[in-house]
Amino acid sequence: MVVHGLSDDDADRIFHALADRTRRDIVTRVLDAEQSVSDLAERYSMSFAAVQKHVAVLERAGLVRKVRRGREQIVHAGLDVIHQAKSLLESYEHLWRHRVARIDALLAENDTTRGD
Amino acid sequence: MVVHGLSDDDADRIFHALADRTRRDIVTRVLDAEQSVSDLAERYSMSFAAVQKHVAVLERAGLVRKVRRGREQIVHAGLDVIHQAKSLLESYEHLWRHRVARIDALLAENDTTRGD
DNA sequence: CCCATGTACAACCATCGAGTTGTACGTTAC
DNA sequence: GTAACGTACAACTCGATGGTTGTACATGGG
Repeated sequence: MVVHGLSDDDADRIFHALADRTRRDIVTRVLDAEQSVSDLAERYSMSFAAVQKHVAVLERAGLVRKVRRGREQIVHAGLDVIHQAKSLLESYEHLWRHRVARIDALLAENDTTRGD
Repeated sequence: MVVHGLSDDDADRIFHALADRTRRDIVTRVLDAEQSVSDLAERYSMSFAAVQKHVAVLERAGLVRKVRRGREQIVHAGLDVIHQAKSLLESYEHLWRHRVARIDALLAENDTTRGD
């Protein structure tokens, strides 16, 4: 039944990771082009270690992956997880639609039963 | 250009609100059927005040709205905001597609310029 | 009117999260 | 080999968060 395939823990990690503008910005940057951690760090007015931590949070959520290339660590986007998160929100919208449908059915039934 | 229409602050609040399983559960419940705050509070093994706080976090994010009915406060879903959040993630996927398209174009150009 | 109900809010506590600095380690270039 | 680069990680500070309890207030029913 769960189309998005996310556990509560998964969703916790994903939404928590997305709940920070720096991390969202990192996601957009690596979606646009893979970059090393230091490439990313240069862009923000905070320490390298801070950016490193942000990447780690994103990585734990599966939103990015790191791959060694020489002495650099290349960060690229975890598109599948982004898609899963989107699917979760989509399932919320579907929940709503089903509810509306149920109410419609109820009203229709009332109409027929009242039917005088 | 920003189709989802969310500021950084909006997105911070929305994703932070969604980053808690109790709050996500509340969202699904009120999507299924509007409920009073005490209706909701009965469902969880935590104090009324705690649930009240969770609802407040969701409300600040626009994910739910509260409407007085008698002495009860009825919680119902903020469908529009859920949709906006979904759109933001969708825009991430689009970013990816554009990048892929750009790379494809680059490769194609290389093919023609090399052209033997 | 009075009491139970439903809510609001403040104060408090423990934990977590974001940031810092400092140190250590592997890799590349010279 | 050694110096510079890129990264990893620990220790620390401090504010935010999730939970609690207690009190106050408005509303509806008998």
